[in-house]
Amino acid sequence: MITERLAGRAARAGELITRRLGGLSGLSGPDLELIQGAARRLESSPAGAELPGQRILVSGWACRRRTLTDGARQIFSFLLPGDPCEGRRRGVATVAALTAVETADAAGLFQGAEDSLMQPGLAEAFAAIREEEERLLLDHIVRLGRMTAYERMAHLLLELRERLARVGLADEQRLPMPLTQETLADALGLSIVHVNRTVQQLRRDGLIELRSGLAVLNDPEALAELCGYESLRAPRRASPAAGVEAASRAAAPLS
Amino acid sequence: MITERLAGRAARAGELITRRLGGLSGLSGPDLELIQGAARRLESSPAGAELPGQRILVSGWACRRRTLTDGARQIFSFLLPGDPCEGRRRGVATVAALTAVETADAAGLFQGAEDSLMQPGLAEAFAAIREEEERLLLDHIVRLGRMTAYERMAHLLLELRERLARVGLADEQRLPMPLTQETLADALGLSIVHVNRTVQQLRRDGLIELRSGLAVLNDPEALAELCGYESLRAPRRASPAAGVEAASRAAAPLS
DNA sequence: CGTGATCTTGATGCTCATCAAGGCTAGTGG
DNA sequence: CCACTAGCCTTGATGAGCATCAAGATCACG
Repeated sequence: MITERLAGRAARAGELITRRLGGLSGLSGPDLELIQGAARRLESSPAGAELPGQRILVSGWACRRRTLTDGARQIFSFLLPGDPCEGRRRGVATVAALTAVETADAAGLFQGAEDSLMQPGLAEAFAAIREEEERLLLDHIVRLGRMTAYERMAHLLLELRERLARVGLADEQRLPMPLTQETLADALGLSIVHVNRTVQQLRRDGLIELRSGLAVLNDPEALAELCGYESLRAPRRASPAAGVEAASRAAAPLS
Repeated sequence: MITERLAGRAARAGELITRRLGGLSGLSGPDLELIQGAARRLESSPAGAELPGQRILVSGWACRRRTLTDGARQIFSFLLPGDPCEGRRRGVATVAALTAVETADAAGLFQGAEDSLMQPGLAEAFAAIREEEERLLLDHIVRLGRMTAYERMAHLLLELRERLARVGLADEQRLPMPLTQETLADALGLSIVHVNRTVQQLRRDGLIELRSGLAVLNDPEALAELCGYESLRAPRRASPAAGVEAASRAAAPLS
């Protein structure tokens, strides 16, 4: 009974990791075996726990964040099922579970990815993940630096929906939403009160619904339009204006 | 005459790169030869030019930034002499010169760094640079998410001073400051006008002087205190409060 | 000496933080 | 079964921080 449940969990974990990594590159037989090995070594952590490194999240949500000296917190990124979570240097960022989570021991996978000759598929997948992690950090900087609260919230919801959909955890409009408004505030650089008001404005505008644990994006395209959201998949084109400007500046006299 | 000046520039470029990379790991003879090779292949770009990838900046300032559809710009990071600048995917970030710059062809260095057995020193140095780049992005997120304009400005000036001092371009209090207030605004997520008022407030408070091309931090410690600046070198300790909180949350009942 | 880039200043109002309080829900213990 | 509690969401009032608009000053440079 218990073993059966364990086996079921491992199978689901393996599927999830395969979906995440396989979406980025072709995986070989040995790659899949490494994944199955990781999926058999699961560990659970309660909400609030600090997560160890060298693991892959297979269920639940986590985040990377920093706590400032005055007690304020800033969340750098959300970690979703399928994402690797490396424990970072203390003081730079800590990885914390936001819900109860399960993680798989990914030491073997990380090691395999080091060897791009033996495990080219794994190496490529993790390289793509690294690159995307940086992309997400840059997107977050744009959210904080150049968007209003309303835009930030729309942009974050669209990002989370897209990332969750990739591993089969969201559809075109609906996504699980286990985050408290306090957590959203810590991520978006806002106060709790203002997050609440922003969410309600989005609700009143008919753009989202947000009930216990579930978010519904009623009109994803309108949301994307209002905040300038760009899909993670489709590479963005340079805007013509930016190209012209760069050219004219490049033609400026040398110093 | 001309060759002599070129040789002098190459020598200074080699010294700069050596100082930057050597500060992070021990460099071997072959490492140094690769550096000298890069320093001989210099290229100049005017302010405003978009920079090619696979290069190392040896003089002048650049930045990584994105231009939004409404024309607003967000600067992600400043690139200073000694920093590698990789051309990124269009739309995610572009690398642009903020002053006239010189770059060295670092293809050989990057390639050497790939081989951690043959060139352990180089590999270690570039790994450290990557890690620090991420640290700087996280610091930038904290600036934008949780600091006032006054704090952001102080924090950025302290960061720039420290990075420049490392390659011999700043002392304890003084650093070159070629950035316009518009550029500072694009980095700090503020309007030009507010950057101006913030700078003046810092001046009136006796904390900084800012004349054409030079910034003086009259009291770096007071600046660091007011914005919670943490040196890039000294690893930060976790605050005791954060530890206690994590422990108590971890002890919460399982879901 | 004119021209464009940069810096500066004032006036006005929106965005968002803060303070304070009340409501809702789920879990807890009497 | 019903207070009781704790966490989370919600609402109102007030003000600080910052954006925006508009205009002038200063500087660098051809």
